[in-house]
Amino acid sequence: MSGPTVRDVAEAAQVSLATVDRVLNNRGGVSAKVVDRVRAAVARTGYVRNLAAANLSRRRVYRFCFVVPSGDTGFVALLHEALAREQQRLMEEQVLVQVVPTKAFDVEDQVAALRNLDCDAVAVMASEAPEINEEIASLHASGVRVISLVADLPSSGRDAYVGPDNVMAGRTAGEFMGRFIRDQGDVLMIAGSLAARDHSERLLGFRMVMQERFGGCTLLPAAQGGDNAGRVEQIVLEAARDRRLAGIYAIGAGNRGLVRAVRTLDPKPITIVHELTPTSREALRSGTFDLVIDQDILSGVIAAVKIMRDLTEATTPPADAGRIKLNIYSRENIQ
Amino acid sequence: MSGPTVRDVAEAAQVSLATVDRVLNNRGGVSAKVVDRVRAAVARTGYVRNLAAANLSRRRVYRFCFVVPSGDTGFVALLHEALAREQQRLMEEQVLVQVVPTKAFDVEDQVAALRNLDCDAVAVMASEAPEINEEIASLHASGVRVISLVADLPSSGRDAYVGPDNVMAGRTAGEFMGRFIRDQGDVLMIAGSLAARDHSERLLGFRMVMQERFGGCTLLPAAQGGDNAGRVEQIVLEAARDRRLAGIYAIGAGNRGLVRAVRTLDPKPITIVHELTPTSREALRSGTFDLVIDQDILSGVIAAVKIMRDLTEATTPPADAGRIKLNIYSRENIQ
DNA sequence: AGAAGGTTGATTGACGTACCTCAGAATTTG
DNA sequence: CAAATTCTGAGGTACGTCAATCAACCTTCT
Repeated sequence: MSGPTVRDVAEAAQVSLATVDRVLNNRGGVSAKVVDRVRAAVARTGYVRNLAAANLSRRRVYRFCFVVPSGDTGFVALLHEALAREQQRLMEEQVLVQVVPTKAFDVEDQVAALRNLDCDAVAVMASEAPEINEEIASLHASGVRVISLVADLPSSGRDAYVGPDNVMAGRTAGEFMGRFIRDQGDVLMIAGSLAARDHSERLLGFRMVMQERFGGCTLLPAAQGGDNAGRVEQIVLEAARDRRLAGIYAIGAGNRGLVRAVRTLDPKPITIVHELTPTSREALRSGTFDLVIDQDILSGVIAAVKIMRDLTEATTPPADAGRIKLNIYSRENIQ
Repeated sequence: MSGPTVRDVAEAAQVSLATVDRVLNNRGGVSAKVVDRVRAAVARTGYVRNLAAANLSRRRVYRFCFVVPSGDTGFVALLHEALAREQQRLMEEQVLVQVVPTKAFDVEDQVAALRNLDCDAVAVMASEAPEINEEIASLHASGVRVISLVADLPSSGRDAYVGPDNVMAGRTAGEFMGRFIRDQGDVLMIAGSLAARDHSERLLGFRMVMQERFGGCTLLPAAQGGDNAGRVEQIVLEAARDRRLAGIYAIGAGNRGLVRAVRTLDPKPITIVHELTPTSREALRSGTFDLVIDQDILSGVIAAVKIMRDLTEATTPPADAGRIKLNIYSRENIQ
């Protein structure tokens, strides 16, 4: 009841199983004429190799690494949690996932982590730095497939990017910010680091929409909070000292500091942040945050593994496979 | 190189392969003591089932039916498309999916469709009617597992519900409606049919939020458009004749009529609808609609199949397996 | 003691592919 | 035309699991 097998192809091509096998796995020793006949039969019957059976037979085990910042709070914690959950499920499919934690914003540490990896493919979440790009390039040159996760590294020569469209994420934030702010006012934007591609792209998108469609708002210069709660809190309190903030767009992490700061402000600015974490969920519920734009990192991890498998099999993954969806949460639709 | 197999477990537990198999696939007929010993051996050896081998060997074929309204536009069209796409993928997992189209809102036709189904489990999308509930109960009595899809049928005795939390969907619509409407005004709500559980629940949630938090808005009596574009258009034009509409919440289908009507209104009311279809997508992009609340029906279909498989295997599916997420789309985050 | 029922072991044949060997056929080469 | 070479067929084993059968054992109860 499930598709045609090598047997059907052999029959259709009027050759033996051995010959079909030789053609399919290009073992050579088959005349050009017969190769064509087999290829035609494959096309005609619609045969597709049963990867599961193939891997079973050859005892292939995929070995993938995730090189991601460590951290026990916020988004990275969710990422590690998602990885841990998937790890179990993936073992059933003969996929071994190794997680290599790095220090966030520490280029040297991240480069070191990328060295001496022993696996078929790597997923990297890192900021943009020439050293990292170089290391990825050399990994790639040595036959390891590399994908960038969450934040893209386009000039590294990575094979694929798995993550959201961050410009779109910023534009979306901008749209809701503009609509939620009833009158005009000052809007504060806080990124973690502008060297992180995801942050700078979000900022770009946010700025575009605010300028195009909500000209009444004034954008303050973008601040960098280093994904650090204390710094973020300080930035907000400082900005609010001599002006009324109508809105705050927090692009990176450090939301616990943001919550503390916003709770001291009256009137409360419209506050839009990224990533649905326990902190942001609670802040949404209590009305401190107005909107959370989330990337479903579990689906990101799943997509990453799928793409890494495709890449190591040398089959081109579908074009939109790496694009993960943006989820928008307000206080009414968090579960 | 790949992990331990059943053989290793058998050896570790000092039992035969047959017994390990009996425990792993809970076939019964094993004493509690031995079950424990095998379980311990599984934990000790770190055995994980090889899914590829399992699927390869399994010859059980699951036969599932989807009894859903026919239609070549709007949400139901997306549903059929999702079913068609999944059907292909599922064949590889020995799942046969049969789609039985019914006439929307035609109780007699739907009851007839439910009769004489020959399968292991059924997913039903239908309005609430005593006849349908009865038919489902009798199906259930004859050993067929039944789940309700998109719209719940709680009093039918169905085994599970797969769909969004529609009260939450309505509350979410209410929240954004309240925030988007800058001044006070009249809000029109158009359902398809209040007999459809999803519609009445959305209405309930919307009303609750508007009354609780946005008292400035006046809710007009809920209209029923029968999921029909012409009727919906007529309802809007009529309501807008002698008053200014500040907002429209369209709960069901018929969005093409809504687009036509809203384009004639000035000032344009804030318009929030359900389901991301080609029509609503285009209306979002052009600014006719302000927000679309979408249930990702493909993930719904996937969840439905998974639950049906669990049910026919007599393993209880996880509690939240049937809950499908609500996606919120504005003009900036449609791809 | 004998029957009945519950438990366990031993064994077998799929599933679809990979990979190997050996023999025989077809073709080319000297 | 015989020898060397290339091509093709037939058949086997293995991968890890599922699913089934049959035989043997152990209790327990009458």
